Amino acid sequence: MKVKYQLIHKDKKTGARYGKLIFTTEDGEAYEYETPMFMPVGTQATVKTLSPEQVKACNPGIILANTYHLWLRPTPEIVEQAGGLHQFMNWSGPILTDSGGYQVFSLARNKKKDITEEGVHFKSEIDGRKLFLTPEKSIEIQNKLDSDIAMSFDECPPASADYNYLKNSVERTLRWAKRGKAVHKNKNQNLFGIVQGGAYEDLRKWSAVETVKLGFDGYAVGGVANDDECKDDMYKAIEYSCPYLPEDKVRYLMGVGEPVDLIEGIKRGIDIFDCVSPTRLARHGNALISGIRKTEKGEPKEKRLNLKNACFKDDFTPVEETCDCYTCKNYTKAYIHHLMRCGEAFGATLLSIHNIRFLIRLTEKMREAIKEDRYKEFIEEFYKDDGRD
RNA sequence: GCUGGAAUCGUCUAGUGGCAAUGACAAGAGACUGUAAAUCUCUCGCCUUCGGGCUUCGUAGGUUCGAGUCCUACUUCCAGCA
Repeated sequence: MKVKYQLIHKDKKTGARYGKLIFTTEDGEAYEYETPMFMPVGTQATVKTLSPEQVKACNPGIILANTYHLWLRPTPEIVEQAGGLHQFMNWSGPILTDSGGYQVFSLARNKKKDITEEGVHFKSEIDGRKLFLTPEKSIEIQNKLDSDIAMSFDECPPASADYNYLKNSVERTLRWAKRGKAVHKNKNQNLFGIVQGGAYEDLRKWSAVETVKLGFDGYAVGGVANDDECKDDMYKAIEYSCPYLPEDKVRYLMGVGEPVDLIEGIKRGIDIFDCVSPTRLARHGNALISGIRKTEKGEPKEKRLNLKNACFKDDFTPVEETCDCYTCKNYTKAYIHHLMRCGEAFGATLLSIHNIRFLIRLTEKMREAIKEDRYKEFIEEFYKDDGRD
């Protein structure tokens, strides 16, 4: 399915974008999804602990899967034999595959010599086998997976990387993007480019301008979800990148998805997000709830409930009274507390449903606000929300 | 009744002369951003001005500079024999 982004409305005060991603099949059938959008992550061709039906009930647009993981297991050939990723995992909606670029950061970190011009050397985490991933290989795998959106293979350096390292990294990512694009053969699949450059204005601008010159179906801002990243650097990265991206292409902020990040990203012109946080937090017993608290650094952050805490053992109210998710409509905190204490998988499922729905519901509210030119007021309300429904 | 063996933090457990004492579980809390994460970290005798102080290994004595560890008696439990 080829994708088109249609910018429908820009919030008058903030410039936040409301739009549509329109996927069109070869037969001319069109599927529309509104942006801003939050994409749940299903790295290994499954959103952890959820069935496709449960994911679908959260009303997402696109979901993610990962090239690196599916390359190792079950292999792209198996997915291809299954009839592609959609068939294989029984997901009829759009799928975006990450390129494995993030794994360059998370798996090959501190081993600079393993990142070469040609590609990246990995050691398989499964069987210790030596692996070599190149831009061409990543695209070839994604072609076989038959996702709707493939990502360019990029290097995702840590935020702590110095200017020179980042400069070289941006150059290399551009060359990799070009090489990937040259071998991209799947006519039904869209290819997105990725802007890198840390928190440096000149690098981000240069990366954005040059990536756009190569010509992609959409653009991502990458390298902002690394562990030593501070919020300011993330905001800078977006602000230094977005002005150089075309208005008529979708903008994807990679790996980011705390509620505050959605608010701030959208304000700066981002359309789509993905993040493991809602599902990971869920498996670790945490529920996202409305309301704002301050972190140790003094940064605003969403409130959460740790359902494993003893205080919930006899709390027979839902996670959030006002939430419309399956979990909140049918189960109590006491029950989820019990499941998490026992290590029952259903606890993780219930919290994953709530957390994913929480973020998607937030995007739904933001879309309405943008359409009505009251996104600025929405943000003000968001930050002063006391967390009580 | 006799002969062995055993009693250690809520539970199980390590520990054979230098020990506030091992590990697991349980419990209490925290972290988590393109998933090496249903994971990881911290606390878990009492007190603390974080230097340390105090009281602990069934009970009571004893040996020793020093005892959970060795000796004696007792209590309880387990196994085998009657």
